[in-house]
Amino acid sequence: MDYVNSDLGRILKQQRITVPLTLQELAAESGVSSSHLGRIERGERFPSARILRKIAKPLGFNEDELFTLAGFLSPQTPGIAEEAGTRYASRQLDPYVARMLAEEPTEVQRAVIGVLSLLKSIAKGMTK
Amino acid sequence: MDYVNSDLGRILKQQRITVPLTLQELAAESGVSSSHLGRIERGERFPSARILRKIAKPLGFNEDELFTLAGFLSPQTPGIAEEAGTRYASRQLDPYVARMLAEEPTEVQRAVIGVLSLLKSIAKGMTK
DNA sequence: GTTGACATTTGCCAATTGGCAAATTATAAT
DNA sequence: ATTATAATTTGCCAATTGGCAAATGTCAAC
Repeated sequence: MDYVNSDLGRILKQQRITVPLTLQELAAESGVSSSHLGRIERGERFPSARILRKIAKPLGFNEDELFTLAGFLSPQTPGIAEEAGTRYASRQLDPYVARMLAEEPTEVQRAVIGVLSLLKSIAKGMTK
Repeated sequence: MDYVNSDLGRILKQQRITVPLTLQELAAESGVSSSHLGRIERGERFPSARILRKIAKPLGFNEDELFTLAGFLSPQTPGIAEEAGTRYASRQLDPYVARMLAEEPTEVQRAVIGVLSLLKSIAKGMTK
């Protein structure tokens, strides 16, 4: 759960900065205290479903999406349609990742993949 | 919330009896303690999202359905989610990008968003 | 009536969440 | 450098959740 914990917090922080909102602004828009939001982002607390529901809209998430990210909903449940589309892939594509990338021009999307490939080849070198 | 509280508990109890399961059988199938399940049914406790997820399948609920009953998900979410999905898809995810990413574990997929954020903030610095 | 098996409820408490207020850090202006 | 303001973090604790073990209730057989 630690893995998911820090992952969710990081995603939430990234999204908050992307929107962009300060902790205080998000607190005001969501009705969740800024201290709690900060702790969630740092992985010191795990948000309950009620909190997730409150922060979904100000952060621009679908509730389903956020609940799945948090591990409250099974990944299969909301994205069945999308999964059917990506059935050819050996694995499934994270809906959050897909959504964020889809907002970018194709060349940016591919540039990101270029960076990933570069990182992978560096990582490959690190295993030797 | 008291109204919803006792309502949810009653619904859960009815469904458990309908299936039919004893508290102990449901506890065994769901991994949630029978005492907690009993308290939830009697409205003495409110189930967290994690508990709801565990009991959804043995009781024959859709997770979304149960989360909406509990008030964790907005009732409109499923329908709006599809519309919202359409609205946000002002751009397309490159099939190549989708394919490459789908081959990666979720951890790596999400790390890619970090890379994207980094690139965007670098670009932001370059325009000044 | 008693007994035994099964089912449910209760007592208790550890763990976790979530908010208030104070402390600390970061940032901009001078 | 200092100062003021904004943003974030920390200390603390009330409230809530969730499980273990014991107590109680229910039902069938005798």
